[in-house]
Amino acid sequence: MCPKVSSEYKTEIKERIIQSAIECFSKYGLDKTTMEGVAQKADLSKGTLYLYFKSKEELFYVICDNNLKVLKERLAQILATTKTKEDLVSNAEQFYENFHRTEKRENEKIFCEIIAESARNPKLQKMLYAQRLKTFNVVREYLDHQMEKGFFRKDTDTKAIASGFVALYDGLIASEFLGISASYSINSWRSTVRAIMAGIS
Amino acid sequence: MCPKVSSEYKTEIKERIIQSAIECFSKYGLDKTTMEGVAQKADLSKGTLYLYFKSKEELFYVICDNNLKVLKERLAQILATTKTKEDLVSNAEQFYENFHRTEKRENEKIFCEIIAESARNPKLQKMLYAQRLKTFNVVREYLDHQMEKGFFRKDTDTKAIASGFVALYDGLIASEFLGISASYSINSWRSTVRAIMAGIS
Amino acid sequence: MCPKVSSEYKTEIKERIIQSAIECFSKYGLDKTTMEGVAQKADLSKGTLYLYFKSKEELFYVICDNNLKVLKERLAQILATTKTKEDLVSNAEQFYENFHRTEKRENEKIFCEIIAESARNPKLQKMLYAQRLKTFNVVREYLDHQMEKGFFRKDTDTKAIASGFVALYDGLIASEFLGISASYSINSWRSTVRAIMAGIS
Amino acid sequence: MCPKVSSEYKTEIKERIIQSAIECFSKYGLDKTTMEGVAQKADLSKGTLYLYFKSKEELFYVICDNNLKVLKERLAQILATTKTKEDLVSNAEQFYENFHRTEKRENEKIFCEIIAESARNPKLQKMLYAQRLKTFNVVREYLDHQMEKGFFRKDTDTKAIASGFVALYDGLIASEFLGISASYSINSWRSTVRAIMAGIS
DNA sequence: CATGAATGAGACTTCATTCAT
DNA sequence: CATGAATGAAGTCTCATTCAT
Repeated sequence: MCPKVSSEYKTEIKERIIQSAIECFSKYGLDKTTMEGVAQKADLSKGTLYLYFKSKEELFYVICDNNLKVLKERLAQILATTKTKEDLVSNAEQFYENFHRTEKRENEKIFCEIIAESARNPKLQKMLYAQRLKTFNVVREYLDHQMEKGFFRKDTDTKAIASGFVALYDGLIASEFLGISASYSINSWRSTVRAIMAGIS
Repeated sequence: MCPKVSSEYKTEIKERIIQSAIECFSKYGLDKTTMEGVAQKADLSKGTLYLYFKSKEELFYVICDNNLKVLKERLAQILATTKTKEDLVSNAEQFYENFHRTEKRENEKIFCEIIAESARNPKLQKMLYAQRLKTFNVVREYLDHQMEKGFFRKDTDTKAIASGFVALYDGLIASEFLGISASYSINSWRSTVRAIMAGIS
Repeated sequence: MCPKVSSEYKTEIKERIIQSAIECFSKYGLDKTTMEGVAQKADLSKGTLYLYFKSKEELFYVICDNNLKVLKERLAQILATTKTKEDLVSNAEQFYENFHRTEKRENEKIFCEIIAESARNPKLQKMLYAQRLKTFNVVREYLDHQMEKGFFRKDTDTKAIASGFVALYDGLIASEFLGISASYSINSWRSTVRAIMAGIS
Repeated sequence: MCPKVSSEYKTEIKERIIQSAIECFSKYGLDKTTMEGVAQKADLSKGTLYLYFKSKEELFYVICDNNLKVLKERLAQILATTKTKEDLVSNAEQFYENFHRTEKRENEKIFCEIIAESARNPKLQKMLYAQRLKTFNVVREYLDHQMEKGFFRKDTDTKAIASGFVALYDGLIASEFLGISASYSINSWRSTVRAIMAGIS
């Protein structure tokens, strides 16, 4: 039906380029990343990059997309199991460190780059907007689920709280980029989340 | 006694350059902003820029510094008056919209740029780190003050909650950059803050 | 075994750049030579120059180095054969014109540029210093050799005389740059050299 | 008859500019010297320079001219007294160090700059050419005078030897710029000059 | 398919010169 | 006369992209 082998090979090369590009973009930012640099880290030639991606911009978009999807998946995964209320609280409190730990450092750094870029790139912003709504929904559904179990008051605005959680997470990640220690952020997350949970119980 | 006129004049030009640069940096980002562009918007020649700032980098730093100081001042100002617990809660809930509204759009956009840049610029990171700690402290002192009034439980970790508030704020701002509506963010802030306040009361 | 073709090709381009640069540097001097100019004369683009040389400075250094080596080699070559004392005297007297004639005009002009530049460039000065000592030595060894043959008095300070010869040569070249005619310089060389040889015989 | 005071004042300013320019040109070369730099060292403003000299180039010419005249005068002075043949030889042998010592370092460095520049500046070359001939003549007349006293053979080509001396001097100065030690150069001068004198006696 | 040499647009920065005060 | 702020031409260097091999 289709040239499998060749296709697989191409996919592998593509993946190699993407990984290299992620590293570069996170380390140097969109503008200061050079195609030469990406090529070298991927052990390819500059020309080859253009066989797989039309331009530096496109490469960046693909990565953004990739990145966002992965984030959402991982989030859904981590939120999957909660049985008792104790589970809920401890899960929530530990979420930051859990999610953070399993996350590759590069992915978070590049996220920062992505947001900055999106502020002036409508196409990118659209993409991010869609993903952000999805992220909100994943969290919201989780909260709704817990509410149904009776862990939260019925009048809780889960939509608002969900985006609050996401924002809190992002804000703490940003803090870490500024040099705030991880333990500081973790503690902040725990206390704030505990307060929120207590407030809506 | 001192060259007032000349000095004032120079200050005015400097201010013009800074305003122009802020606009450019927010709109295009650090790298895609050109000195030519900044000069044009300031109605000056490229060369003149260099009479006032050593380089594009320095111009950026000065703006970062300016920006951070202004932010902190405005924060302190807004937190100044709280008498009753009702004040406290309504102040807190309305903080986001209040702070946000008075803030110039550019200043927030550039803040985004600043964080992204700081992730790979140690000098800038240091600056931001210092400022962030100060911001935390302003909020924390405010919380401590309210705690002493008996509005919060004595065992509240105000340090952690303070950075939680700041992170929440930043995260919501980021959301807005992605296209999330202001009303959505405001609502999210209100609900989350109300929950936190309830949780620590 | 090795990428001959590519290597040869690159060498050729490099050579083309160097030749162009020599012409430019001699004609306009280090500062007034532009990379654009060098590129055009070499029928290449500006960017290409930077594929072969890191900077204008480096290009200049490479040329200095090349130039000095070539000079020394040619000198050694020309001093190779002297059998009788008549040979010696006539060789010596004709040296200036011989060396001068075979030398490309540009190479001498650039030498002037090199010395001027070296007066304020320590790195360059070091390079020149080393080469100059080598040049002195080549001449000195030649003189020592003649002394052993008994053509000169045994108490001759060949080291001092050697550098005298070199200085005389350089000084006359300089004179020519100022517009003094070649025949004037040749005559001056002949008379002075004859006098020196007579003086140390 | 003329506005003396004002004139004197102007002359003083002019002199200050020239001195400053000499220092700058010797230290940095023609191109790398900035009018700003010259102005600062002269404790004047950039604009003032242009009240006294039409352009950077003109300033350089004036200095070249000054410099050459001074050189010739000092040479004539130093050659003024020679009575016995012993005087002659010892004067000649010590000439290099004498002339060198009384010479300001800057003046020699700038001489280097002047020659390099003249290689591509016809107007300057003309100036230098004229001066060089005058220098040759001063030395030649001196030699002729000594010849008449019977210190040299009658068939000596004093014209050629004179330019030989000058060239030797210049060449040794150039050597010093390359880092060759003064004592080395002095010794070289002595030996070579002694040889020449012996050769033509 | 892969390469990497070549291109050239475009960015930052400097500085001689002018001119209003 | 003196100043120094302003200008803008010009230079160095980088890098995304193309294309012949």
